[in-house]
Amino acid sequence: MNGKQITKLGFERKAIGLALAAATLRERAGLSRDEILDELRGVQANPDVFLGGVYDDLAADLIALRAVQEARASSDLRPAPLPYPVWGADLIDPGAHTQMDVAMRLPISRAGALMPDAHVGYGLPIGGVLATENAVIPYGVGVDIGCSMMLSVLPLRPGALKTEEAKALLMRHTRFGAGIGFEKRDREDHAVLHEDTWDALPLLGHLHDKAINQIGTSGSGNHFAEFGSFTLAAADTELGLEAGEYLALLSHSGSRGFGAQVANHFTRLAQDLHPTLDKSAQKLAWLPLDTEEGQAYWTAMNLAGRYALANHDLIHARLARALGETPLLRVSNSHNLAWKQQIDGKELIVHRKGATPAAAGQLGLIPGSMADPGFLVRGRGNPAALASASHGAGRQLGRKAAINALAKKEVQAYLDRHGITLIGGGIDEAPQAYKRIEDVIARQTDLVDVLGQFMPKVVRMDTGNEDV
DNA sequence: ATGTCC
Repeated sequence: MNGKQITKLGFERKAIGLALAAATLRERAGLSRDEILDELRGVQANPDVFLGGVYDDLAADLIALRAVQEARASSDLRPAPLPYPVWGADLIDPGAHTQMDVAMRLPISRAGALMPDAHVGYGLPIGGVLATENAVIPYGVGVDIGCSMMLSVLPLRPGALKTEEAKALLMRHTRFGAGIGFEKRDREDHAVLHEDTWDALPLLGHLHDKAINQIGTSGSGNHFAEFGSFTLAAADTELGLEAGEYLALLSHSGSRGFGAQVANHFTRLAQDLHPTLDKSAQKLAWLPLDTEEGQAYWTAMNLAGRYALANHDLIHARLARALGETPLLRVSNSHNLAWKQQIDGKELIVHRKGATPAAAGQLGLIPGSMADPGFLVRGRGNPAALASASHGAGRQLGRKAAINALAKKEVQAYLDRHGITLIGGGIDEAPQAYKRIEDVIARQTDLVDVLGQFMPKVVRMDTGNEDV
C-alpha cells in the first residue's frame, strides 16, 4: 500500500496520512490491496458509519472537511442580487443601493425593499428591509436593537405648557448620553427588569445591572424627547380623538448600552460562524435560527426591544405625572428589529433597520428632524414593501459632512425660523443634515396614510461633539 | 448607537 494509490482515490492533505495509517493496519490484518481500497472508498462515501472503528481518525477528518466545505458553500453569495423595489429612488444615495444589492445576494435572502429615507449604514443600509429564511443578521437589525418611537397625546392645548416649563420638565425627567443613567434616587423600576428572560442566557445576566442603571433614559446621536403640538385633521374613532390641536410628547430612544452589547456580541459570533463569507458581505454575517446562537440572539434581541419600549414608557409616565395628566392616546413602534412574518405562505425573518412596521391598520410614527414635523401614520400593508415604511426623514449628510458643511449660525437660524427651543443637540443632528420629511412622506403614499402631524417646540437631545 | 476593544 502506498501514498500514490491513496492520492489516486482523491484523499487530500491530512487524510492521506490517516488513510495510509489505517490501510497499513488492515494489511497487517491480512486484507488484500483491493479489499482495502474498497473499504477506503466506503469511508469516503459514508464516513459517519466508520466512526469508532479502525478508520475512526480518517472518518472524523473527512466529516470535519465536509462541514467546512458545506459552510463555505452555504456562505457563497448569489452571482446577482434578487430584485427589490425602491421607494423614493431619487432621494437615495448610490451607496445605500450598493449595500442593499449585497444584502440581496446573500444565500439566505428571499425578499427586500428600500425605503425613501435610506442611507448608508453598517451592513444593511438604514431604511433597508430584508426578509431571510431561517436566519437572522445582527447588523440587519442594527446596533441600537429595538430603537423606537413613542407619542403621547395629552388632554391639553399646546399653549398650556410654556417654553420655560417644558425645558424644566425635560431637564428634570429625561437623561441623555452614552453611559448615562438616572441618579440612584431618581431611578425607577419597570416590569421588564423582572422578566425571567434575564436568567435565560449568561450574557443577559451579565448585562442586567447595566439595564437597571439605564432604565428610563435616552441615548446620544439622534435620540430625543420633545414637547410639541399634535394636529389631527379629522376626528378618528379608532384613535378616540376629536380633530384639533393637542399638547404632545414625542420620544426617540433605544436599548442603550445593554442592546449595544448584545448587538456587538452576536455580530462577532455571526462573523466567526462565516469565515469564508465574501468581504463585501462581512457585516451581513448571519446566525441560523435553528442553532443555539441564533435562538440566543432572538431571545436577547426581543428582550432589548421590550427594554427600549420600557425606556419610553418611563419617560412618558414621568412627564405625564409631572404635568398631572393622563394621555388621551399613546402610540409606539420599534424601527430596528426583526420579526417573524408570513410571506407568500412561508415564515420569513423580516429585518427592519430604520424602517417602520406598516401592516394594514398598524399605527406608526415617522419623525422629521428636530425642527420639522413628524407624522402619525397608519400602515397600508403593502406586500411589496413587506409591510414597511420609512422610519424618519433619513440623513442627506453624514455626521462628519454635516459638521464640516454647516455653521452654528445657520442651524440656529433654522431653529428660530421654526420656533424651536433646543436643549443640547449637535451640528451633526441639524435639520439641514436631513432630507426634507415632506419629500420622504410624499414618496410612500402607497405604504402609509398620514393621520396626524406633530410639530416640535421644545426639544432635548444629547450634547453632541459639535454643539449647536 | 455605544463609556467609542476585537
